[in-house]
Amino acid sequence: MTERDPAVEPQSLTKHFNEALILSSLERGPKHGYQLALDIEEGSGGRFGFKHGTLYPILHKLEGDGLIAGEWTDEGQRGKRKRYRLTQPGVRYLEALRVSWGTLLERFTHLMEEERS
Amino acid sequence: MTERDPAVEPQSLTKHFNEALILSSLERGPKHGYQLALDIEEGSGGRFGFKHGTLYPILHKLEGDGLIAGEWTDEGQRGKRKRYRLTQPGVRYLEALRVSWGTLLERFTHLMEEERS
DNA sequence: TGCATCATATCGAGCCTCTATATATCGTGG
DNA sequence: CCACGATATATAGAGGCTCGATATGATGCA
Repeated sequence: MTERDPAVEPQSLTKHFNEALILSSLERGPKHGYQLALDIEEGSGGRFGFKHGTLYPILHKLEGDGLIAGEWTDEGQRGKRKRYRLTQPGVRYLEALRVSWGTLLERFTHLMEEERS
Repeated sequence: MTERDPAVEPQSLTKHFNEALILSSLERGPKHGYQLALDIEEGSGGRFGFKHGTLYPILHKLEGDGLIAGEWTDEGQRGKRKRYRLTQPGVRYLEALRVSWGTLLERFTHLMEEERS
């Protein structure tokens, strides 16, 4: 249960970007990993896709940190799936993430469009 | 002169973020590396800071790709500085970067705030 | 003379994503 | 009936990029 910092900083953009997408998707309803990847890929019009080698390690970490909870559903002969849902700490973390992203992007876009003085 | 892709993608956020800050600052006027770091740090209210071990390698790459041009100014006994300015390809690259950031952030914020269906 | 600041540079460590590979089931087409 | 693609999860190794540490050297101030 590593202490996880929701502060979005320049050097952690990709990581927090991926977390935000995953947690936001789970906020819309619990789903398993493969489904999650499809959801984000479709929802973004094919722009944001998760490679499996990227997604599963992230899910394991989020689970290890208690932000999401995975439950194996043994669906008989249709194999096993791990259904993830957002936990209460996860909900709070996601809210903090949104705020942090907001302030960072505000400063970024401002700096990027600044006029020549 | 590696072919540089201005397409901002989830896995290259930090890199393109840093490039955007640097090129935007140079668009406001030529300056040398140390000055650049101070400019961005001040302009962002201390939020976006460049470590020297990060900044100089990036500048070297941007210069190698022809997006910025460095010129050593030997200021007598006050030491040597390398003054960077934006080149024409750099101006075009920065414009493409802005567009790419815009579309990515649009989709990202949309996905992140999507309501439960 | 010593210290902080200015100024540039590079190397190794560490983190994170990607590619490739492995395993297993299911449905479909040849 | 078998091969293949899609569904589904998992991990190890490679590579890229930032960070911390370290080095060099000049200037100005106490």
